[in-house]
Parts: sequence; C-alpha cells; structure tokens
Amino acid sequence: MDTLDPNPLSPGDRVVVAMSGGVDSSVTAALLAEQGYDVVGITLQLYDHGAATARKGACCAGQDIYDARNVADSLGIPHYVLDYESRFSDAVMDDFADSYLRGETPIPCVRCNQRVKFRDLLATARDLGAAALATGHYVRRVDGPVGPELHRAADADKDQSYFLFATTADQLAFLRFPLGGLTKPETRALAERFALPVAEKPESQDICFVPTGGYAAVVERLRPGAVEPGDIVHVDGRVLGRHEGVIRYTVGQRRGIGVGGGEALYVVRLDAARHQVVVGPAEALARDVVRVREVNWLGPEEQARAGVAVTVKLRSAQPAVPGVFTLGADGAGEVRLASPQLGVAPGQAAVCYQGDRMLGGGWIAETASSADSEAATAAA
RNA sequence: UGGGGCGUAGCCAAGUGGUAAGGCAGCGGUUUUUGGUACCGCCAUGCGCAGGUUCGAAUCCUGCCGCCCCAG
Repeated sequence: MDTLDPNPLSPGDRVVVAMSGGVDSSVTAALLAEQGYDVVGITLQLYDHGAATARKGACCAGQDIYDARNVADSLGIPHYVLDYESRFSDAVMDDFADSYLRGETPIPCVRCNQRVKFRDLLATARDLGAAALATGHYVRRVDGPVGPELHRAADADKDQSYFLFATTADQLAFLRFPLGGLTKPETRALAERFALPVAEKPESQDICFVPTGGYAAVVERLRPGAVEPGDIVHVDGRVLGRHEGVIRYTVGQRRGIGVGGGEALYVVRLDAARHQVVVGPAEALARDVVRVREVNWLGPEEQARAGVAVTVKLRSAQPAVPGVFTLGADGAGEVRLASPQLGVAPGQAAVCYQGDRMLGGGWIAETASSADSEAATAAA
C-alpha cells in the first residue's frame, strides 16, 4: 500500500508508550512489544500522590503508577515515571480553574493531551531517541494523500477523537494509536491473553485530579476566595434564587438549580462578572452559531477559509450534527449549524468531521442564535 | 366577623363517596476519559385542625384555625 507517512516505523524502532496504569495503555504497550518494537513505558505523575492514591478510576498517581510499573515488569520493558506535577498544574489545572471562573466549562482531558502528553511527553520521547509515541486512545491514524489523518475509532462507542481535536499535524506524524481499530471487548480480551495484571481494572472516568466529592472544591482550593455566590436569574428578568458560585454550573445544566414550581429550567448563560446564573426553558438554549478560538485544523486550510460542510460534535457523548465551518483570522472560527442545538457550552470543544475523519476544531468561545440576531437586525 | 372563595408533598396541581394523577424541585441509578443532557427509579398510611355521617370520607355535615377577594 502506498503511503505518504512521513514517519514510518520499522520493527526494532524505539516506541515510547504513555502508560497510565489502565487497561488500554497497558495493552498498547503489550501489542507493540509483541510486534518487535523497542518499547519504553513512561508514566507521568501528574498530581499529588497522597490523598487521591487509592481512588478507583483515576490515573497518573499513586496506585496507577504502581500498576503501570507492574505491567511494564510483566512485559519485560523499561519503565520510567516522570514527575510532571508542576507542568500539569500550570497547563491543565490552572486552566481548569480559570475557565470555570470565567463562566466556562473546561475540558481538562483535552488540555492534558494538548499541553502535556502531546507536547512535553512527546518531546521527551524524541529526546529518548524514539521513533514514535504511542497512546491507548481509541482513534485511528490513517494514511492520507498528504500525510496521516486522524479518524474516529472503529468502535464508535469508545471513539475519543473529540478529545484529540487539538492534535497538530506534526504531533500526529509522531503518534501511534494501536487500539484505534479495536473494540473495548477486544482490548479486554488481549489484556487477558497477555495476562496483564490490570486486565480486570475498571474503566477510568471523571476528571483524574478531582477526588470524589466534586470539582468545585478543587477550583476553590486552586483559587481561594475567587468563588462568589450570586443570583439565579430567569431570562425574563425575574430573580429566582441564590447560588454558591457560577463555577458550579454549566450551560445546558438542569439539575441543581433548585428552583421548582413551574417548567423545567436549564442554565442558559453564566455571567461571571455579575456572578449570575441565567436560567430559562429548554427553548432558550437553542443556538445555531458557534464561535470558536484556538482552532486546530488538520484538513485543507483553503477549504476551511472558504467554508466547509462538516458534521460537528459539540459534546463528547453526542452525535455530530451537520453544519458549515469557516476558519477566520487569528485562530478564530465559526460554525453555522443546520439546525439549532441545545446546551452548547463555552469552554467545550466544537470538533469537525467529514465522515470518520476528524478535520479539526476549536474551543467554544461564544454562541448565538441566528433567529435572535435577525430579530435584532429587524428591530434596529 | 356582612357576603364570597380557598386551604392536597418544598412549589404548582388533579381528584366531589371507594381506598391520594401529573409537573417542577430534591434524592438515587444508568450512560460518559470533561461538565452537562437524556433515560430509569424513589419521593404524602395521608389531603389545615377537631369531631360527625357512612361498610368506606381529600371528597358529605358541624365547629375551629389560617389565607384571599368584595362590600363596609
């Protein structure tokens, strides 16, 4: 098969595997070792190894580091633990806290991939003389006419391409995702076959550095005194109640508003400056214009500048919906959705696809409704 | 203290003799490498209080309490 892969691998090449201590990255390492690569396992220590150590379903601290070490030992590969606490704190946790304080809803997992795993860890892998960095993400790296493309995983239920939207072409060239063609049950079966000590380990979920009990406490710890209570205000202007901080809410949220009696209310907007949580009926959430920033685009740039028909994922666990993406200046972009969507939250990602190919995306900066702007124009 | 109306879960509310709908809120769960959504489950031995009638009362009767409205 003719490939324009700028970075083809040959057996014997050194490959660094980012090992979190979970099943997926463990199987990744096992597969590559079996295929004859010179596998080096690296586990990042990302946050405190005290309180969170025993927590199930976390990664990158405490028990998970030992798990990764055990897997590496069982595979007979070298394994290093790198202390990335400081850069993780700066690049992910600070961003997480500040984003919430701005009234946004961050995705720390994307920041971690973007700013830690695919930047610092990738650089470290290069320093170690590796030909590639492999992770256990469920995405496919597919050779295209002008280089590697990022595609959705074969297992649609496990697809993680949304979380990798910020992966650059350079990074992608160096990356490998051996699990992209597998289903989760197949991965589990491989873990059994390799007799990995983590074969029965449960899925990780939630934010890794947030202990059971809630992310709000983490924000308050990181930014003492910054969280202020305020009013819960209806879009029609009525003040309905009080809240303990905008950081506890996200656009589209229904539960936890604590205001009953009438119709179901959702968080429509967060006004960080006024410390207001603005709520309204589901209809008030409809948005068909999504403006993004910090766009990463892997597809043809000219096409994006002209406006390209895509499907867009506005949340990780919801299907992509049709729209047109237009790349603007300074990393800005705009998505025009074919039909309005509910609960599009600033701080989340808008990720564009054509079929299974992930073309790129950006961070949602603001949203609008074309119906409203037309009404405003008409009124003006 | 003349007339009228109303009092059912935290809120709204159906139910006018047959053994307490529904919605909102809340709680729990499922789903999910973010947050949220969605979905599922739970949520009044009791209908302002006290008596009475009846086989049976939130529903009928009496009294009391509390609100509201009109008129004074």
